[in-house]
Amino acid sequence: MKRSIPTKRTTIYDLAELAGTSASAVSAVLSGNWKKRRISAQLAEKITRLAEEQGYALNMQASVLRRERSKIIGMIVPKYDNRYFGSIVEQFEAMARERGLFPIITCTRRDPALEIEAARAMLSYQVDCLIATGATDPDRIADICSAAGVRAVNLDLPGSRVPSVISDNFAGALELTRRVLANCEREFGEKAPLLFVGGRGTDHNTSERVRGFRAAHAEAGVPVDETLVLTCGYAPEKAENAMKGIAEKLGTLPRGMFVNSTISLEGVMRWIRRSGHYADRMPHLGCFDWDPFVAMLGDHIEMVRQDVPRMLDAVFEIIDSGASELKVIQIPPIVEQTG
Amino acid sequence: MKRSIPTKRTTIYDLAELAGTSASAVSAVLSGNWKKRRISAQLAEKITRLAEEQGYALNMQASVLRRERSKIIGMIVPKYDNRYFGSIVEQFEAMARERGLFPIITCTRRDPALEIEAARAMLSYQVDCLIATGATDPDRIADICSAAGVRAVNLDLPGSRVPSVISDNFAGALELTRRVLANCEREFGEKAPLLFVGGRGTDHNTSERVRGFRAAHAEAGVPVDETLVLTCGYAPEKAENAMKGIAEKLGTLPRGMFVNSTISLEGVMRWIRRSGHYADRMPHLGCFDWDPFVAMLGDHIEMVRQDVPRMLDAVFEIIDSGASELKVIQIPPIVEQTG
DNA sequence: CTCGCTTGCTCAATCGATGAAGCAGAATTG
DNA sequence: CAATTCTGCTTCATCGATTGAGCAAGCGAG
Repeated sequence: MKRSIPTKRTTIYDLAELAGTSASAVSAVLSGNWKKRRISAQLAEKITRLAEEQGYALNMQASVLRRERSKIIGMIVPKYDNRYFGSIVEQFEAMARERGLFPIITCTRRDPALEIEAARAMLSYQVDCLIATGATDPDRIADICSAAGVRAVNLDLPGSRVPSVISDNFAGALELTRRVLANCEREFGEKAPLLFVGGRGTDHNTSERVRGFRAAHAEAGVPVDETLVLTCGYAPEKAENAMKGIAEKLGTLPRGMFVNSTISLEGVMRWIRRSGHYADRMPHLGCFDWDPFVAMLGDHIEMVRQDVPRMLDAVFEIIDSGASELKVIQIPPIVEQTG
Repeated sequence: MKRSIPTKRTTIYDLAELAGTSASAVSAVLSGNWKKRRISAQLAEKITRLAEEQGYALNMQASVLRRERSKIIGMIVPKYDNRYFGSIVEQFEAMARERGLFPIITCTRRDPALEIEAARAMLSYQVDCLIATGATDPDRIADICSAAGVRAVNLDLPGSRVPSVISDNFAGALELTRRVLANCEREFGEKAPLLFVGGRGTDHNTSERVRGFRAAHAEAGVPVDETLVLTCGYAPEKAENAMKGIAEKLGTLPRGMFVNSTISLEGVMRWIRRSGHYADRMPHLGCFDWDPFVAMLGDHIEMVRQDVPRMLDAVFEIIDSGASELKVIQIPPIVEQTG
């Protein structure tokens, strides 16, 4: 068995020795500001070549330690199990790299304690900036960051301490509810209140969506049935149980519903298939979220898709401009075409 | 407007001054080995309290620079847009944290150049270990790591330089193809060759799955139609175009098909809905991958789900044990129950 | 009272990169 | 020709944490 030689990594000192020069010359050349430091093109080329040959790699820990800015940008995100957060993370990484920043991401599984721990860990790694996505307690995170002198931005859920970028939940929910109500009326000839399932009653997004849900009912002259507003949490099991509970309680179910995320929809659909409650006819659904396969599930589902590119543009504009006015930027979501 | 004071972060020197002691005592206490360093419980408590009060946070860059191991573990992953990679990343993070490691993840969007760049960036950040998930050129990454004396493991796609953990693609594809063939025979009363769509012909997984696909055909006494093996890439658009191409060429399409991932399935389904080619009857599908909403798409779809928990257990067993024997561990995927 | 051991700390070097300050020698200016 | 400027480097302190080595005080044994 081959012993893994603890290959001493090449440093600028090794290169300096090989090039017969000083470490600071090497540093100047490799960090690209050799013109400013008045190193000759000849020496610069020699050092560059040697670095290449020796497979030199900068030690970021040393570099960051010395510099004032780390150029590391952190993001915490609740889950990776849906297209919304997946695209947020993927685009965040790409945009960070475009700007010469190194992105680090942590998934906190909606666990408040883990969120705090993750934020602290990122601060320990000297992030220049932290984006709290869908955090349960964004203000707590903002406080921790501000104590360390680190900028923070909220994404998806707003906070009151730092700028926030969120979807326009009210407008999205209003339009989505309108459509579902209209679909129900078209099919069944009468207007009836919808069921609302999923989300946390305490979070801003859910309450704004409920507000949109109510507004659309009011507009249509349909009274909201308060017992049909089930903000039971996002997890599929919770949505499934909520469906079970309400079905047992009422013995029957409304012909239309508003589901607060694809994750909740997973539970709702599971229940629909298992219970046989809607065996004859699919209910009209509206989902505040988007997934390509959900879109294929049938023509009884309307979706609203959050505009991730525009949301992240707004986030990076705040970061790039250094703005720290306390504002909440609302990005209109996209109403998907059905069929 | 409030000026953001560049809050000088508290260091062990600040705490030492406050406690009337030395930085090395503070370091010993806060790093937990004060018993070994013979610091009195009294002083330890005082320092701990002060650290708390001052909101002290360890500077990891300095700490890592000094230590020999960074306790940072890296992973590169192709995409975040499906449940498979999403759960890999989520569980990887959790398992890393359990072990006191700090996970950093980069998504490379199947771009070979970005893979290399990302690997180098991770080495610059002194990762102790790098996991290359679904890399297009795992051996290249392994070489870069070995030059830096860093351990590497391949996940999802195998390489020849470091240990690999992958699904048992042959067995999974064999069983999946069997089922689709059987479903077709049941419905149409005759055995006919299936269509294979998605994946890269050059990658190990795809070629193993094609081998399983062939083996199942051979078993059933059905000749494989070579013009129906379309390893066109994973992207939805590529799968959609492949479908379009083959439909135009043949004028008709087989009643059953093997789709190489949910991502490819997205394109296939799109085509099916748009073309109306299967308007009368859904084809029997087998998908080498899993997604909850695909599972609800109908009873014409069989799925094979890769066993992420077991795969990651294997990865961390390799890492924890320090094993570096050159082996490929194959984890049997799970055949999902239909309906 | 002295020797040796334990206790409880401090000192100083170190990790690798960075950049302000400085210093020779060459080139230009008055 | 002396004075100044420019060129092309080198020296050294620094970032914050870690750790081997060392030192002083206290204590018990002989």
